[in-house]
Amino acid sequence: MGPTLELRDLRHSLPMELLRARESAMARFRPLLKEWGFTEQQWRVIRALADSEPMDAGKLASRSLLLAPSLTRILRYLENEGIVRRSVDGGDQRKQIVSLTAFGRQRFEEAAPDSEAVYVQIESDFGRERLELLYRLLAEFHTSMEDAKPADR
Amino acid sequence: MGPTLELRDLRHSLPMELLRARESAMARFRPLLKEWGFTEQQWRVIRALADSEPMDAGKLASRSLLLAPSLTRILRYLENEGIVRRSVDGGDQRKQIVSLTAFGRQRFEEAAPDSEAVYVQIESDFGRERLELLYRLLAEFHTSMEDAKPADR
DNA sequence: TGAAACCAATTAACATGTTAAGTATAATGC
DNA sequence: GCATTATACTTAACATGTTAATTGGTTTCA
Repeated sequence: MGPTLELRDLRHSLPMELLRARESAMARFRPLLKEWGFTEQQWRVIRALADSEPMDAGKLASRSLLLAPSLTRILRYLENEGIVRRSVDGGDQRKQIVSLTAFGRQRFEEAAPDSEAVYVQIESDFGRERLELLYRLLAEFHTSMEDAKPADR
Repeated sequence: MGPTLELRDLRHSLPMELLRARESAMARFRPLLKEWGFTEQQWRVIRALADSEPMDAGKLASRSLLLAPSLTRILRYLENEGIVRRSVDGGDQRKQIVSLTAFGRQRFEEAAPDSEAVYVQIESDFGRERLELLYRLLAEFHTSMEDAKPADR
């Protein structure tokens, strides 16, 4: 007896396929993260800060793809560890300006080469051309979903 | 002043791009899930069970992309709700055989058409051709990562 | 102005992600 | 046979995901 109702086969569930692909990529990074003592999300925050100037928590959340409550907890931890610093925005006292400390930047710079090496390995295993195509498709997909949001009309 | 050390731009971090794409797809499903009263993960479990015969927890975990501890909690909840049933495998008493109850199947069948409609809409927004290409690339990426695991050699 | 609406971040509550340790059963090898 | 090892699932502990409510600051506009 097969299923009573035919639903799209699980192998064609896009959210799951995106998750599966992400997991197989993250498997390459997890050993390193463990070695450095950061979680994946903490590392995203550190990278976002190392990548550019100090920024408010809202911008940081969107750049590191974290929801505000998660970011709140992560920043509390990272501040305790002496990796980031928080200060109130002069112009708008609701905003928290977050920046890397010197120690935070040092930790980042220690870990970054290993991280880059993993990307290079992934590129080499999958192929640069295909990887570029995948990046492009993912970006287009994101745009496509954003442009056609029924709820926003 | 730019960053001290040049790391791959965040826009070229594959795990993050996969996450972003996944989020933009999930945004289409979340209102429905909320309406049905299921979490994303609970729905994955239900779908996996509705898709085929009862199976042991290990197989169910891998099909729904959940780690064993998460599945344990989810099954405890779904069992309490009367949606799934657990029984020990006759041949191997370590294994739990999980199946949908009649009520569970009913809940699934109520929700499935809405879910399918979202997939159809996504396909229409993004384009069938591109979607097929994306599926193929994701599958190839997964294979590529699995085949070249340094740790397994 | 000053109340109402709005906005940024936090807190709360509960579900899941993740790793390590624990428990019970099965398979293996001597 | 029986100790060893492996397997399937659970439990534990802590971090994050997710939604709703809250707090404090800002903007709008009558």
